[in-house]
Amino acid sequence: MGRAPCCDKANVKKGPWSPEEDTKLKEFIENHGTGGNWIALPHKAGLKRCGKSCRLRWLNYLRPNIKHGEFSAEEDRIICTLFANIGSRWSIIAAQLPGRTDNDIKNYWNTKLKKKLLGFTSSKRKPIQHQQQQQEQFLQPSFEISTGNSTLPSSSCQNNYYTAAAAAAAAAAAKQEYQMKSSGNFLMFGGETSCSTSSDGSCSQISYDYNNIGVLHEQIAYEHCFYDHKFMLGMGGEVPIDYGYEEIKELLGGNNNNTVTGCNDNIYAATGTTRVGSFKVQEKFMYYH
DNA sequence: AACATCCTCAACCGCTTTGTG
DNA sequence: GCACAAAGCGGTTGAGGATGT
Repeated sequence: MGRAPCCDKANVKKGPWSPEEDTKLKEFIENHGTGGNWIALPHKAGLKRCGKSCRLRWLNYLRPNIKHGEFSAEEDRIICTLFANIGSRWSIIAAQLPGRTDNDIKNYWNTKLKKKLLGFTSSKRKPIQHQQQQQEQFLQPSFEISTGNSTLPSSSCQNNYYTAAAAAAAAAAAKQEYQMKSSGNFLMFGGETSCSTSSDGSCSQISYDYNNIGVLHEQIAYEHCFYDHKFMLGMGGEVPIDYGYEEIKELLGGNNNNTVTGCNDNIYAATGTTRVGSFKVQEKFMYYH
């Protein structure tokens, strides 16, 4: 026996809300509150709607201080940073953006931001110019290549952090996209569960699921480990590969517990991937080189 | 102008989590 | 600790509008 339905489906209205229904719901909640019971609310408010539907309509549309319209660049960056770190936990992301709903952010991510970060559009339409500029600005490294022990001014560090967040979000999006299409896995450079990077950024522990290796059509390599001001984020880069576990293990001299260790340059050489960028961690900030 | 295709976003569905007795 | 109900959440759908051919 399945779960009992939350309401009598035969006697509830579905589909778009009319202005009259909106008014009824808004006025009822403003005068009486939700009473902590969404199931009973539609009946009390004189609405032929499911309680879940009322809740959604209120939270996503009628609630005061809801922000509609374009997302700012700052909001984009916050979404990217959080997506890179926690994935599609939309409610948590929404909690960091006052006035935005989880549904809004989810829609925005799936329809626009992801494509913007991945740098492509499946559309036959020409990209809108300001969107193109935003994308270029967003993904452009905002600083010169740095080496050795040189330091960067804090404003650059802040920019670097955002660039790293964008790259991390793009990597997460690319991985999601790729996995959706192929159910293949990625070689991970210091992923969430094992980020072990040497002080100069040249060496990482890598872990990878050898049960499900995929072949990639476009080789992308991201490697990033960065700090924010509160805690270190062990965000790993992912390199889609066409090598089997045994081959990788042999090339890198790993062990048998699903984890292999090696210097990044060896990994690049072994897997034939391209080094498109890496982040060095020094003190509280990271560099891009 | 007509049709096809794509994009957006509100709303729904069903699973998971939380609260209560 | 268990069972049940309600709320919360994330994935998916589909109507309607925009754009391309």
